[in-house]
Amino acid sequence: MIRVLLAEDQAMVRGALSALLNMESDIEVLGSAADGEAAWRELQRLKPDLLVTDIEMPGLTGLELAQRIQRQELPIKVVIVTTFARPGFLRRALDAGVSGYLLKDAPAENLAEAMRTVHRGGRAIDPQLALEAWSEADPLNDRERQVLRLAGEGQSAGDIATQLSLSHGTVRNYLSEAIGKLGVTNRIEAYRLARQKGWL
Amino acid sequence: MIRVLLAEDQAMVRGALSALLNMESDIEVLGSAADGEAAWRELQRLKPDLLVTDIEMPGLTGLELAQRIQRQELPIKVVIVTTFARPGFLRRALDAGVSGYLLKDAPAENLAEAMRTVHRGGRAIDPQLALEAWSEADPLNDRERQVLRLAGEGQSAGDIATQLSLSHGTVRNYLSEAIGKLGVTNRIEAYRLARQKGWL
DNA sequence: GCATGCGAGTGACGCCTGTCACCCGCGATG
DNA sequence: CATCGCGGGTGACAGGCGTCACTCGCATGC
Repeated sequence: MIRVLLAEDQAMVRGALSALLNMESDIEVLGSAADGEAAWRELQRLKPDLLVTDIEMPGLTGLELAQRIQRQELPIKVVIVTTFARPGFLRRALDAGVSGYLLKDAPAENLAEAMRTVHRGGRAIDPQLALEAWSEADPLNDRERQVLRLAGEGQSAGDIATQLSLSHGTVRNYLSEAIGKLGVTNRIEAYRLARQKGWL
Repeated sequence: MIRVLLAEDQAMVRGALSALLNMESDIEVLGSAADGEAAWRELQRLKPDLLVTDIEMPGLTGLELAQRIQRQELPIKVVIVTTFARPGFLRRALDAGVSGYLLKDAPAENLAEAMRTVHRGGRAIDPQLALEAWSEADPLNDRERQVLRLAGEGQSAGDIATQLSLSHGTVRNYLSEAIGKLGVTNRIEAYRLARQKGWL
């Protein structure tokens, strides 16, 4: 019997996944949580074998949850189920020691199957995503990432500068570098591309 | 017996919802589709009582599906189930004659209940969203919307001008108006705000 | 001890943006 | 008929953006 905790912020999807998993005779859904903090509490209370979690959740993300589990060396395997086919996310997930990474685009039957594989000690990584993950490295450094994130919210170089206690010109230099590295022509495209790749 | 067709692009969510609905004794899921065109074909083949559909799908969106059903006067009620709490979407949905509009944030039990209400001839609209929908009207006209969409992809005024066969300056005028109407300070914020409100 | 590299900053250049006042043609409305 | 209103355009201005060359200080590494 595989004992599972489910973390997913959209209630309807959470309920539906729960119904789906409860149809499997060898899987038992112990409970579910709507955000990262709740999941962390339930994790300690219910001590499941497996955590099935989304990435984007209020409070703590699924990736952060996985990191915590890894640091505290809890005997709980993690399977990520997410919308985002972003190579950067998968890489961070693997660094956080997760055993499974599926896309919500994959057929529903895959989920139970992946959970069994993981429970047996294996790994279940979406195949075409696994390829991409190691093909392209994130070219941005911390500053560039930071600046690009703020620029993507519509802030001007000046705004960003005050916020990061940098100079106006330096911010523009960072943005220029980021734009160059990504091979695009302006901050908007740079933001979109970086976001899509999961480099945020 | 309520005979249903399910349209949702994410396979895992589609499968899970299907499992959820099949647990209800008075609901029968006739089939499901992964994109708008497939849904339209299945609709004509299976002639369900009810279409449960997402909005954002490849090809035809859920809103466009609802419009088609309305125009062809098919005897099929529509329930929208979506992530997007955007007032503009709800308004367009109601214009397209849908009977239900739920958020994926709502509890899973609501779905079956809403479907029963709609099947009985009633309406099931997410309550707090219904309020917002009539509170704020979309201030943008067609040109402004068009220009803003392209600007959001990182295109410059010049690029947009050639694409729409307008002049460089006119594009900037439209953008300026849009920025003013939305009460923000640049195209990036304007794009984000308009998108978030569902005005696209 | 010197070179190398890196984070941060400066200043200047040209193009792009956002704003505004104003113009033109045309269809609707009185 | 006159006159609005409206879609589209022009030209100008200030300020923002993207680029580049160069500087400075400070930590590393031989």
